[in-house]
Amino acid sequence: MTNQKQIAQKLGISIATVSNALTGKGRVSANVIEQVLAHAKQMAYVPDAAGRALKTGRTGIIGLVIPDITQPVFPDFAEGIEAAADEYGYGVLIGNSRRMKDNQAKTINQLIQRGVDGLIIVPQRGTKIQALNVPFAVISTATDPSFTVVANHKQGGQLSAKSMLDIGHRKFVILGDDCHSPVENERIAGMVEELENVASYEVFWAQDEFPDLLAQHKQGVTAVLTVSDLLALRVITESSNLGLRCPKDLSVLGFDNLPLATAVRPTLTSIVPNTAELSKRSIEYLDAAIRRNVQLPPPSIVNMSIEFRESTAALTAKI
Amino acid sequence: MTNQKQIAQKLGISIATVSNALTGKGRVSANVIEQVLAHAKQMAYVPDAAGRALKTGRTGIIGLVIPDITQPVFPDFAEGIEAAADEYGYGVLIGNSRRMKDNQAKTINQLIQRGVDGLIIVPQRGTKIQALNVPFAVISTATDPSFTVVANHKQGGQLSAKSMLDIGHRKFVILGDDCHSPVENERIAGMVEELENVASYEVFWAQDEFPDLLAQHKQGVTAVLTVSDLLALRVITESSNLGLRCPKDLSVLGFDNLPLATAVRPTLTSIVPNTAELSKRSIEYLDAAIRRNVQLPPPSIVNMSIEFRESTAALTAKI
DNA sequence: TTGAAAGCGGTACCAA
DNA sequence: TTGGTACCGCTTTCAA
Repeated sequence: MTNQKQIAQKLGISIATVSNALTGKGRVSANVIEQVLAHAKQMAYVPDAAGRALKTGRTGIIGLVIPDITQPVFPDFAEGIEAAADEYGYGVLIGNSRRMKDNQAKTINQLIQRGVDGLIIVPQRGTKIQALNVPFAVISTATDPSFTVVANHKQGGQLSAKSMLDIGHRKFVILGDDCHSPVENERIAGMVEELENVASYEVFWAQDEFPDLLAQHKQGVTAVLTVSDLLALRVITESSNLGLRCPKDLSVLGFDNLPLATAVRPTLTSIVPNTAELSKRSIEYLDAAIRRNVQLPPPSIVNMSIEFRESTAALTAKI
Repeated sequence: MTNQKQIAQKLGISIATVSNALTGKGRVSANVIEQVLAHAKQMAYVPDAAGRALKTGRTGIIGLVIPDITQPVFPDFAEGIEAAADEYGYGVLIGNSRRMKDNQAKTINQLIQRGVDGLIIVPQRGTKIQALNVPFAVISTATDPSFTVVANHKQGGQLSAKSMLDIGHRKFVILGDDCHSPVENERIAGMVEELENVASYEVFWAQDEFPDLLAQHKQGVTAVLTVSDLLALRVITESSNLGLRCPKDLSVLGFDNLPLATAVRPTLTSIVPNTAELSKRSIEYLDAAIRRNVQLPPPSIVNMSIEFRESTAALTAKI
C-alpha cells in the first residue's frame, strides 16, 4: 500500500506538502499539485482510513441497527440508508440484532467499538433507546416517544381505506396478523378511523383467526384491507381456492409494496412507505448531529402513498 | 472518550502497562491487572478502533458486495455473512452495487478505501472480478471460474426432480423465467439430467412463453418444477384460475425457500439453498486469506435441501 | 510556497 | 514485573 511518505520521497518533497496537495488545504504551487496527483495515481495511492480517522476523530462510517434483515421492509431500509449515507459520504456498517434477540444493546456497543460516527436505529419492538455517547437517529413508530423519523402508518391505513371508499366499496374486512404489533395497530387504527360511520367493517387477526372469506363475501364484503403484502397474498390464494376471483369478487390491498407485489398475479395494490425519504431524513439528521450542527432537523413524519395494481377494482360493475 | 493514557495517569502507572493489562499480552501482576480493569470499566473505556487499526494494519471489518439487497435471497446472504463474520470477530460493511449498475468496481473501491480487511463478493451477472489488493472471496455460480464458494444449483435442480419422481410423478413441466440467467440454467440442467430417460418433460421460459397449464394437465402433466418461488406462486394462481387444484391436480415446486413460501396457501414446497453454510465457508476462507494462512480452504460447493410443504403431493391417489 | 515536527490511540520491543 | 519509546499514516500548526 502506497502512502504519502513514499510519494514524498519519490518527488523529493515533504510529506506535509504531499498531504496539502492531495487535500487541497494548504497553499501549494499548481506545479507541485499536478506532480503529486500524477504520482499518487500512478502509484495507486489510497489514503489510509485508519490514519485519517485517528487524526480527525471521524471514521466516516455509521452503523445501522435493525432487528432482522431477513424480514421484509428492512432490506428496503438498508438500501435506502446505504444510498443516502453514500450521498453524504458515509459508509454503512450493518448491525443485525437477530441473534441476540432482546439484546440489541450488544449490537449497538459493538458498532460503537468499531468506531462509527453515529447510529441509525430501528428499535426492536418494545425497546427503549437510552442516551449513547455517539449521535444517533431513531426510526420508529409514532407511539415511540424517542423517534427521530417515523413512517406515518396511520395515514397509510387511512389511505388504504379511503382509496377503496372512493371507488365504491362499503363493506370491508380488515386483516392484521399479530395483534401485539404497534405498527399493525397503527395501520389498522387509520383504516378504522376512515371507515367509521361511513362503511361497515370487521377486524380479524390472522394469527388468532383467519376470516371465512366465502361467508364474508356472501354477506356483502367486497374489499379486504390488510397490513402486509404477504397477508394480501394469502387472502388472494385462499379466496381463489374458495372460488372467489380477485378483484372481481374481492378487492385486496396489501401494505409495504414489497417486490412480490409485482411478481404475483394479480399484481397487488399496495400502500408504499416512502423508505427513500425516511432514509434521507434520518441521514440528514444524523449528519447534522455528527457535525455538531446546532441546527438539528426536527423529528419528522413521512407520509405514505398508494400504488394501484390489479388486485383492486371499482365497484361500479356491481351496480 | 477515555483512553489508555487517562487510565495510566489515574493509576500513576505507564501506558504500556495499561495496554498490557488490557490485552493480557505482556506479563503484568494480577494486582495491577485488576486495578486497570476496574478503572477501565468505571471510566467506560472503549479501545479506539482507529488507533488499533493504524498500529496493527487490520480494521476487523470486511466488505460485502452484492448486486441488490432488495432482491430476495440477498438479505439471507447479508444475514448469514453478518452472523458468520461476527463469530470470527469481523464487522460487515455493506456495499450495495445497485445504484451503479454495471459498475460494481466502484463499490469495491469504496470499500477498500474505507479500509476493509477483505471482501465477500457476490458478482453481478456476467462480471469478472479481477485481482484486488485485498483478500476476497467470490460467491458465484459453478460456471464462473473465479468462484470461491458456490451453491450447487444443479444438485438443487436434481433434488427438485428426484423428489417428485420418488412420489410417482412421470410427466413434468419445467419452468424458468429468464433463459439468459446462469443460475436458472444450472437449476434446469439439474432437473433435466434427473428426468432424462426416466420421465417426460417440457421446458418453458416464462419471459418468452407461459405454458398453457390446462392443456398440459390434460396431456397428463402432474408436476411443475420451477426455478423460483415467485414462479411457483404464479403457476398456482394461474392454474387455480383455470380450475386446477394444487396439489390435487398439479404438484408445484418452488426454489429458494423465500418467506412467501409459507405465506401463501397452499404453502410451497421449495428447494432451500443453504445460505448459512455458504456464508460460513466464505468467511472461513476469507479469514484464512486475511491472516495469510498458507492453508486456504479450497473452493467449495454447498448442496441444497428440500422443504416439503402443501404444494406437492404423491401421485398414488391417482392410480 | 514548502517543510519540520507534534500528536491522534494503541501496540510491541527492549531495557530497567 | 514495569516503563520508555518508536512507530503505524495522516493532518495541521508554525516556522523557514
